[in-house]
Amino acid sequence: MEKIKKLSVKERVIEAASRLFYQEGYNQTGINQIISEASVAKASMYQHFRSKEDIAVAYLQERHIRWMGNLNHFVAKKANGKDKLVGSFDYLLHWLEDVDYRGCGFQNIICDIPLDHQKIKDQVQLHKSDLRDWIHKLIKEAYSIPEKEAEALGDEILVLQEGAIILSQIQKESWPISTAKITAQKVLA
Amino acid sequence: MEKIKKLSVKERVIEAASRLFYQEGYNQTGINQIISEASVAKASMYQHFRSKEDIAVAYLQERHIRWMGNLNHFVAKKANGKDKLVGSFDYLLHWLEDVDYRGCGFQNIICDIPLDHQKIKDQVQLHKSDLRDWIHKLIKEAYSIPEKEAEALGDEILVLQEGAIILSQIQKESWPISTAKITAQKVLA
Amino acid sequence: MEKIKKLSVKERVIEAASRLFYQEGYNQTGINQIISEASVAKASMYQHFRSKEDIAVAYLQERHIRWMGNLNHFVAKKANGKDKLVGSFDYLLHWLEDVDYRGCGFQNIICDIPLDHQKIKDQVQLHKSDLRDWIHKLIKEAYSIPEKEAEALGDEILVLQEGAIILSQIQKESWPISTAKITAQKVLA
Amino acid sequence: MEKIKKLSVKERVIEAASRLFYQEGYNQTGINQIISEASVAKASMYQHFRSKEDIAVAYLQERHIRWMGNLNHFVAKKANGKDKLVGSFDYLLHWLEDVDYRGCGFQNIICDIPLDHQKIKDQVQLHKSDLRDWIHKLIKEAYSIPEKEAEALGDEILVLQEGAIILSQIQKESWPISTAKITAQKVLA
DNA sequence: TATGAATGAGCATTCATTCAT
DNA sequence: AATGAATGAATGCTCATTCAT
Repeated sequence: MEKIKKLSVKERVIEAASRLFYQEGYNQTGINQIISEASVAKASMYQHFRSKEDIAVAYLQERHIRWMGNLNHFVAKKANGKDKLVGSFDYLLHWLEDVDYRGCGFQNIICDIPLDHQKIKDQVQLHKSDLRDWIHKLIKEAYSIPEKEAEALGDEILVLQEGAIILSQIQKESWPISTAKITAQKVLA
Repeated sequence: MEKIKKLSVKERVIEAASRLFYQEGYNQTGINQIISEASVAKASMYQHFRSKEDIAVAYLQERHIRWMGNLNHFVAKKANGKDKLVGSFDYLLHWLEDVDYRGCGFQNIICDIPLDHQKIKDQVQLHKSDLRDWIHKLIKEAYSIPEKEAEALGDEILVLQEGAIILSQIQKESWPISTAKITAQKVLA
Repeated sequence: MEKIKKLSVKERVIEAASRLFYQEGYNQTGINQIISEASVAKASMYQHFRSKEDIAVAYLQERHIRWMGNLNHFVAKKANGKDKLVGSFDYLLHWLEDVDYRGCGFQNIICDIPLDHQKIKDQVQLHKSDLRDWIHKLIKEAYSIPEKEAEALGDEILVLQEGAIILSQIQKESWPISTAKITAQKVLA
Repeated sequence: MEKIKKLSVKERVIEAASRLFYQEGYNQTGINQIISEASVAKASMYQHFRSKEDIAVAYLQERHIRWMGNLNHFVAKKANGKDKLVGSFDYLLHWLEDVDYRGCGFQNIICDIPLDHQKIKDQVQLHKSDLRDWIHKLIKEAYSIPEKEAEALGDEILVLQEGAIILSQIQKESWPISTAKITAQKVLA
């Protein structure tokens, strides 16, 4: 007999907020929408989260785990670090085809938040740093070059990924990702 | 004797809104802030702009002209198309050092606006399209390659620029731009 | 050769305001709508009318003339006073079928205006008084009864007309007018 | 010891709005006036009412109950249906003498509301339909005539009431009601 | 722990009117 | 006589947050 676990208030809030923050935007999403979709009383929510910003932080933490997991899973079958890195652009293309694609949730949220929302900014930086480390690690595994060089090479890949995502979101087309993949192949050659 | 031209309501509103929308963000900026900084009565403002969205459109139009102008001016002394393109990354570095640097105003505004603000989305797309055309034109001048190839090459440069900007904004560091410049030099070689 | 007389500012304002005040209501109609539809500059309009209330007064004056004229014309062919009075309910039925029918413009405007708009109230009272006089006159012509009795009888007709109009407007049906006509026939018998 | 029940936000809002909507008019009454007189915070009010229109609907519902109750109470002592119907005009006369008399709140509100305020229009129609049913019922009790005839007769009474109310409001005199009563007595004879 | 009710500050927008030319 | 530009006050409504139970 399978146990049906009822989601906790915290989980339901994060789930609803994740969907809304990503799909509609942080500023476009009101607290009332979140509690309504989460079926949670307002004061209950505020017992688990000090503020809207804190909900966003939880959303970003959860999204980070999930996104990195998806990426890893997508390139898992690739033979080596180089193929994994090239494959990461295929992952972006795959992701782009989601009906719910709205670009990078981390990029999006940082573009228009109150100046003092430092916790959100930190979370976004953390995500990009982790992604950067992930890239660096793969480069180091695949290339027998000095660490500094490897990291510089990895940074190129990261910049290409970021540019591909933001531009595909703006133009609502996929060519920026294909283009970035080509450049990545050149520099990884 | 020089004539001091008093700025019109429209000009003052655009000036104030430009500063605020860019520095603080579209959602963080209220109409009251704009009219207060522009020293304009609310109804006067609404005689010139139908809505907040329309002010943003005017801001983006003006910013587009200015930004492209600055870019052109910055790389004007460069001898050829290739140097101008590489120089465009130096322009980004130069721009980054502005005390007021907050990344790309066009990227920023598109990340969190109401779903129905199509005029703003159009303006952002227009800006990136114009920048893309600018790059394509330089490539075609500098390289004797088929048009298709030239445009594909130019797209690589555009993606690098976008990635450099968004990542430098997130990490509040300049290395993404230096990195993008290096990649650009590789693909333009 | 026919002379084309260009309408004056005053005439155009009254024409536009008449349409708008009657169709949409006094409060639902803004000064900007009026000047826009009249193709008149705002300050030009204010040179002819001190205030919105004054435009309404002009509208009511013009409407009074026109409405009484239409009523008179409609019952003109009737042989005698009694038939004219009964015919006045047929006029209401005819009027009700106008695509633009919105009830009595005089009743409507008095129901929701600022408490101090006395000039409008006066104009409405004047209209109903004139209509009352019109009815009284017909009764006196048709019935050889003392003046007091004639006027009392006429007042019954007026009350029936007013009730027929307001109720047909509320219920968006014509039966209140037919009903009022039946009562009128009874009391005029 | 009697318990003093503090009025709820909803009750205070309806109370204030009822006074203001009826006395000053729907358009003349602002949300700020309502919350000020109700001593309620704006957001508290909007937690109970979606919109100004919804407040008006609540006001009309409450007024309907009260008005019909008063009417019923006023004519309760009358021996039969006919006397009750004639007595309803005495009720109008009695009501007219209120210091706060401003005519029929239902007629008034329908004369100048935004075109899309359907809920208000529905409420007004409902009130008049209920009043019509009330009259029909009394007629059927008092007269041994076919149902159709009874209803037609009742409609005559309703038209007379409506005309009496609107005309007394316009002319600020009581004769329209006395006149309507006379006509009613004729048709009910 | 959970919650329904309440809130002050702010939102974008529209109003009828007046000023300067 | 005509007008484009400007305005203060008010509009209806929403925000994230806190209180009282």
